[in-house]
Formats: sequence, structure tokens, C-alpha cells
Amino acid sequence: MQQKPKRPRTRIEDIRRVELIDAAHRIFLKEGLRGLTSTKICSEAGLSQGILTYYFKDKEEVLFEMVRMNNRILANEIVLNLRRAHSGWERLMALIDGNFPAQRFDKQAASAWVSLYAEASHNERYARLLRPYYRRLRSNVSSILRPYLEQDKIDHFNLGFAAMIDGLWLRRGHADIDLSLAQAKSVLIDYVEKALPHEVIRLLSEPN
Amino acid sequence: MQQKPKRPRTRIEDIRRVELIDAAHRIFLKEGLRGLTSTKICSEAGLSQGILTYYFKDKEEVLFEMVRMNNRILANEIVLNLRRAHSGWERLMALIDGNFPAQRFDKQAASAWVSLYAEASHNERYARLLRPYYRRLRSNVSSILRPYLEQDKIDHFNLGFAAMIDGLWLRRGHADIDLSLAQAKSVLIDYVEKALPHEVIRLLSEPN
DNA sequence: CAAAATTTTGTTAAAGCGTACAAAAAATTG
DNA sequence: CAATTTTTTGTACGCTTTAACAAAATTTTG
Repeated sequence: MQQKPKRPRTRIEDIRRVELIDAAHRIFLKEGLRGLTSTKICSEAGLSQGILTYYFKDKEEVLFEMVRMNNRILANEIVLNLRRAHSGWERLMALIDGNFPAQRFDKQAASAWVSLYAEASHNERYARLLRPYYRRLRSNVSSILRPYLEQDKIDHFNLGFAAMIDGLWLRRGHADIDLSLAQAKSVLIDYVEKALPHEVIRLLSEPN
Repeated sequence: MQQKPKRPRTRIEDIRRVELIDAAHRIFLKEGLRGLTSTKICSEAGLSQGILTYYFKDKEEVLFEMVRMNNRILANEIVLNLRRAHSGWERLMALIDGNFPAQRFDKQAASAWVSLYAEASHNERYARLLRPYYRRLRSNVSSILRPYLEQDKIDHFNLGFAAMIDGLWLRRGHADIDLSLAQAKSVLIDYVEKALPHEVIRLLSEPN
């Protein structure tokens, strides 16, 4: 297992890598995973095509870094929102907000991410990439509900909660419906309110 | 607009078309939309590769016929289930059963169909293919609930219902979770029971 | 300005679709 | 029923896209 000899990163190298990752992100949003080709990434970045494999091992490395970058941003936003929350209920709402970022819940983004999810079910490497996101979601929900519910009830709730989030994103990607952010959130909040026992909701609402 | 001159279908032609569609279906389930190539379809069918465009316009026609075939089968099953039902509630359960066919709710099928849905959000021709399915679902739900709920409440319910179905299928396609048919249905039934007002459920349960 | 880093250009190889054509089989006709 | 035509089946090839790499050119740096 020969590792690539790592020299210290130059400023230019860091700049180019970010430029390429950003370009990849724009192409990805516009054309989905299938439309993401090396040539397009490079020309979107205003660089010539061969440059990609100078700074990255291959196209997948660019894509993977892009996904990781997005996961990081999302996770940070959620952490911030969670910090601001003063009750379990507010923390749940923070999770919902985090999973439906106002600036990014549009048809393009939804289509693009669904295309990645689709690939992940046929390709373990892609699946691994998405796992941190799901793990974090589950662990966040669990830690909020643990004081009030047994673990198997939490798991059941979690399944429905995660499925609903995914399903709403999937529906958002479809052209014939026009699903607004408000609608999506309202459906999800509705679900949370009704899926959790009243007693739990009452307890969650108390500030702490 | 020159139409293709249509000769009468020979027996052989019908046989080959079905063979190719079936082969395409097997490949599709195994490898998803991305893995579905003309060459694989033909060799899976035990025929040589050029034959595909002799019996079909192109690869997409095979795929589209495959999807239509599936839609037909699904729709027929649902109609049968609906006929057997004796109350609104049973009709709702029939819809759920129809959308989670025991023989077909597996990881392979889920992954494959999600890959088609992903493509549909970037390609209008694919999107059109899926529309009948959604229309039918919505119209079925509406006709069951119309006597008891205003249209906008029905639409709201419908959105969550459809999203939950899609979401559960999407989660089924992921390797790290092992979502059983029973679990999926239980989450969905739970949702229905809680999202609809008690009064409506009571009325739905009355035989008619 | 020489060495190193960066970028561009061009090439190669693989995959995949669709078409052109060849071969075989079946049907038709004199 | 033999010759001819038509239909059916199968193969081969060309075109395009794309990723990856190599080599050459340019720019930067010490």
C-alpha cells in the first residue's frame, strides 16, 4: 500500500482545490451526479481539463470532498441552532430547521442530493459518505428524547422522522409539485406533534 | 412528422420484446438505472446486442415499456385490493399494501426505483413516466377521504402520506439499516392513524 | 536565470449507443 | 418445388463521451 508522497500544501494548491470543489458543487446542483464530469468541473472553474488530476487523485475525490464539505457546513449550522435552543422541543425544531435550510431547499438541490442517494444504494463508497449524516441525526434525536421515551419507541419515531425528511426532499425534486419550504416543515412538525405522546411533548416544552 | 410504418406484429416480435423487457427489468433491479446498458440487456436475454434496436427504437423505449408494465401490474393489484375492502379504512390499508408489495419490498427493488426517481428529477421524459403513479395515489386517497374532510386537509394529508411512502422506500435502499416490510408498514399506519382526526377514523371504519 | 511548481494541450483507452450490413430463415411465387 | 423475395436475426463497426495520463509549455521562486 504505497501512500502518495505528501509534500506540504502550497497556498495555490489549497486555492485550486477549493475552486475545483466549488465548481463541482455548482455543476452538481445544476446537473446532478450524472452530469458531473471532469471536463465540466474544470471549465466551470475556469481551468483547463488536465488540472483536476494534478490536484486530486481522480474525479471521485473531488466529489467526496464536496460532500464532506457540505456535511460539515450542515452539521455546524445544526450545532449552532441547537445551542440557541432552550428546551427539548426547541431542539427538535432546530433539527428540522437544520434539515431544511431556507437558502438551499430548492428543486435543484433536492434533485442533486437525491441523485447522490440513489448512487449510494448501489455503491458502498458513496453510502459511507452519507452515513455520518444519518448517524448524527439519529444521535441528536435520541439525546433529545432519551429522558422521556424508551429506546425502542425512540427508534420507531426516528425511522418515521428520517423517512419523512427524505421523502419531503424527494418530493421537492419533482417538477409537477411545488412544495414550499413552509409546507414541508409544516408536514414534518405535524408529524412530530402527533407521533410523540402528548405527555412527552409537554415535558419537552419545559425550558431547561 | 413521419410515423414509423407499422407492420403487423409477428409472434416472434412480441416474444422478443417481452424477453428484452424482462431482461431489462432483471438488470435494472440488480444494477439500477446506471447499470442498465443495451449490451447487458441483450446478453441477459440471451440475444446479441444489436437486436435491441431492431425491436425497439432505442434503449429508452425498452426502459419505458418496463416501467409502464410495472405501473400496470401495481395498479391492477391495488384495484383488486380496493375491491375487496369493505370500509374506507380498509381501502386506506389496501393502498398501503399496494405500495409495499410483500414480494417486492427489498433492498434491490428500492435502490433501483430510487435511481429512476433521481433521474426523473433531471429529465422530463422520465418524470412523465412516473406521474400516473402519483396521480393515481392522490386520486385514490382523495376519493376515500372526500366525504369526511375538506380538500385542503386532504391535500395536506396526501403530501405527508406520499412523502412517507417515498421516504420509507428510500431508506429501504440503504445498506446499513435493515428495514423490514412490517416495520415500514407499521410506521406508515401509525402516521395515518395520527394524522387523521379521530372522528374521521371512526367514520372510515364503518363498513359500507 | 535555473530549478521547481503550475498549467495547458494532446493522447490513450474504455464504455456505450446506434447503424449498417451480412447471414439465416421463412414466405411467396411462377 | 425450386427460385426469388421478404423478414428476421446476429455481427461488426464507427462515433461520441469520458477519465486518466503524459508531455510540453509557462509561470513562479529562490
